[in-house]
Amino acid sequence: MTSSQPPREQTRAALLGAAERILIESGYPAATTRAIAAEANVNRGLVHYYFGSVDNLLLETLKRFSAELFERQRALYAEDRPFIEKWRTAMGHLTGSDRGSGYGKLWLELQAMSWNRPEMRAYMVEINAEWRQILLDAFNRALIDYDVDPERFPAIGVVALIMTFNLGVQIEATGGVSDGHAELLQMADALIVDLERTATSLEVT
Amino acid sequence: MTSSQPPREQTRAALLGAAERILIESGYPAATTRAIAAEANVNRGLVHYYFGSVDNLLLETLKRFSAELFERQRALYAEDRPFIEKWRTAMGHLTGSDRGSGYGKLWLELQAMSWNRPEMRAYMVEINAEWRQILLDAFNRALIDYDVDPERFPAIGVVALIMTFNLGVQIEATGGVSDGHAELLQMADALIVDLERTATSLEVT
DNA sequence: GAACGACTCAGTCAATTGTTTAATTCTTGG
DNA sequence: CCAAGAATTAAACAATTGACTGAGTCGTTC
Repeated sequence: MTSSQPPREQTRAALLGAAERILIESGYPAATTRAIAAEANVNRGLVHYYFGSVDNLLLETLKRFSAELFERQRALYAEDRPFIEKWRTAMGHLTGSDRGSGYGKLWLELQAMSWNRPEMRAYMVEINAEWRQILLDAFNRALIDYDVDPERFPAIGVVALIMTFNLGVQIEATGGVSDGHAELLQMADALIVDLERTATSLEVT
Repeated sequence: MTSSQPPREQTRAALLGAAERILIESGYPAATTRAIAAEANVNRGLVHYYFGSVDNLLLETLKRFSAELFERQRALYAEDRPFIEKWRTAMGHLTGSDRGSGYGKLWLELQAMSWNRPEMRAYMVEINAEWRQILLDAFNRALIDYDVDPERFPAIGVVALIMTFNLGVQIEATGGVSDGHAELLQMADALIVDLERTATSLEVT
């Protein structure tokens, strides 16, 4: 509600924010022009005035949110800190309640929505590719540092494992299931710690 | 189209089958009374006659499909075959095109649908628990046979890893992404083969 | 063959949807 | 101060939705 910015940006942002909240609370079929406008305390017509259509508003929502996620991811792995710390931060985001929770739900609703919308689906593929590239760079270095056999554990396979199990954890959590999640994350953490120890001792030798 | 069974079961089955097809091809918001009835070549009113409501028809679709999946899973792990073979069969189902493909998509649509429907959501939690229990039994034995340290890799954590990465692979595949999936499955396969070899040699010793 | 119950059908209902339109208010530069 | 353009509003549009109704059909059973 910063009255400093022009009304244009203010209303646009209000609509995008409202769309996010509705996706989180009620799922994408509930994201109608009327529901979004009401949630944003804004007139119905403005949805079309600013975005042309509901579909476009939702695509814009996806773009805004993914850009945000993406930037954070990039920044995280660009930092000059031990890999284990970056890993822990990333995993913290997975279970944590960033942005007042609903984070994962929003992402999954956008994902599910894109399954049946060609334009959104194509955009999702792009996002996935960029995301995977960031992880690939990070893990390529980490796997070398940790002296992991690239034949047995190629970076691309490891990254696929990370990405898929993260997605699965989010889905299960959204569905109200979290059995074994803590143990899983603990396993991964211990594994990395071990790799680090082994690599360090080798270095000393 | 077996005309031998009574019309009741025939029409019911036709509606359930039509619902599945629509979920796979167009997503759950497209599963309307009219669309389903048309796909089943059946009158609109019959949806309510047999199922009471669309929501109930979809819940019934979930029950039928999950029971099917569930039974196959149970049968697979109950067989008396080497673990690696069971694993390969299970992973084959993941990427394979059982039931003329669309298998994974149907499951994901049902999953996404349940996120915002309390009744369906509760049922999903039950299914997940049963499913997890089957895997838990199978992996408990396998991990012992393979002499895996239960402190480092508790069965519950391993099962959570399997379930979540499987879900993630399905989602990515449904979204049109399969980068690293082959490598990931190859990694897992090789790992199990290694465990098997180590355990066997130990046994000989 | 009549009566019964299971089943099927077309038609209708209010409610909700996305979008468009025209009128109105607000803002702002000259 | 006041016109021009941007922003907002209310009203209306056709289309689609889930659900219900009552009449009709069919096979089975007395």
